[in-house]
Amino acid sequence: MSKVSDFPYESTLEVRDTCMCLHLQRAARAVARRFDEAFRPLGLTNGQFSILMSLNRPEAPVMGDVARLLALDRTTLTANLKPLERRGLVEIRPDADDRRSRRLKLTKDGEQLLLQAHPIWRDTHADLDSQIDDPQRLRDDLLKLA
Amino acid sequence: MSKVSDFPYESTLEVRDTCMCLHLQRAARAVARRFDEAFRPLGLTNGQFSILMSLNRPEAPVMGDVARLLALDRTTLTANLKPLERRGLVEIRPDADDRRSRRLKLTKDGEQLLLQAHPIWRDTHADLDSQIDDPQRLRDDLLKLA
DNA sequence: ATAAAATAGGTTGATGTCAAAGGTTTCGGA
DNA sequence: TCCGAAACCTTTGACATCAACCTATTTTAT
Repeated sequence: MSKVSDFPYESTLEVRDTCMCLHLQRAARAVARRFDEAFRPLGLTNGQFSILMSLNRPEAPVMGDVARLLALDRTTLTANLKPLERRGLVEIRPDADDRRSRRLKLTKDGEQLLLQAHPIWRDTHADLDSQIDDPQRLRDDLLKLA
Repeated sequence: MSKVSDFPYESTLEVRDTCMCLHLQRAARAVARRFDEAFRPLGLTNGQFSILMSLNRPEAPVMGDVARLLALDRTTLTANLKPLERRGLVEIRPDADDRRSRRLKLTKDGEQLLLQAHPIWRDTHADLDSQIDDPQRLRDDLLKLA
């Protein structure tokens, strides 16, 4: 009688097969690797690409805007910007009106890199989309969770 | 004539609205935060929960098995096991037959923690599932991408 | 039998992720 | 006016993620 209550294997199988968090993490990791590989010639990761892309607006956004758009912690964004700033792809400067805020501005170099990255994104993304019956439906579901 | 080719804003909007990678990362981050918060009283993250759960099998798996199941890099799994081993939730020992392989065994403490974690998972997951029209369809899509 | 290839895993270095705690600036109500 | 709450951001510490490079063991082809 040495056994204390075992955790049932059936529950493990239930979690393994139905856990939305696990399914999301797996898919997110796998897709991230595909984009990371595609962008590697440019020295960009998928996350860096998303950040740079989000900065290409008529008006340079502030950090909170970008963090919300990417569903990213503000402190994570602060960290992620460091390599981009170091490479001269992004400029960070205090907002003129609200000195708490910092404007994130894509540099000319950053813009040129986006120009190179876009066709890579288009091709990789087309491959991916073709694997899914209804990509827009999937995106809608993902939006509901974010 | 100082302007070099701008990267068009329309392309940015296209990427922002359709990029499956971005949608996945956003949803994965948001859902991960929800589970992290729910598991916090147990000192577990969503990823640690997934690893522990994947070890609850009749036969203790080896690292490669688990890495493939979680769509996780082998070296990432090595790193993730360290805190779990330190807490005495997992035991790592060389396989008897193949000395390259290492068996990952859930300890009694690990099993007890799973016992506590499961109802938290069930409740959090039920909340999540109720936000989606057809959770199984979403899981199927995510499986195709992983 | 043995050398080459394949398999299993670890180490290092760079980056990504977030909570907790803290600073500065702005805003809104008394 | 002014003071407390809210907003914006940073730093720190812990963990997560992967590529590149490495060792050890097993398998395979000759």
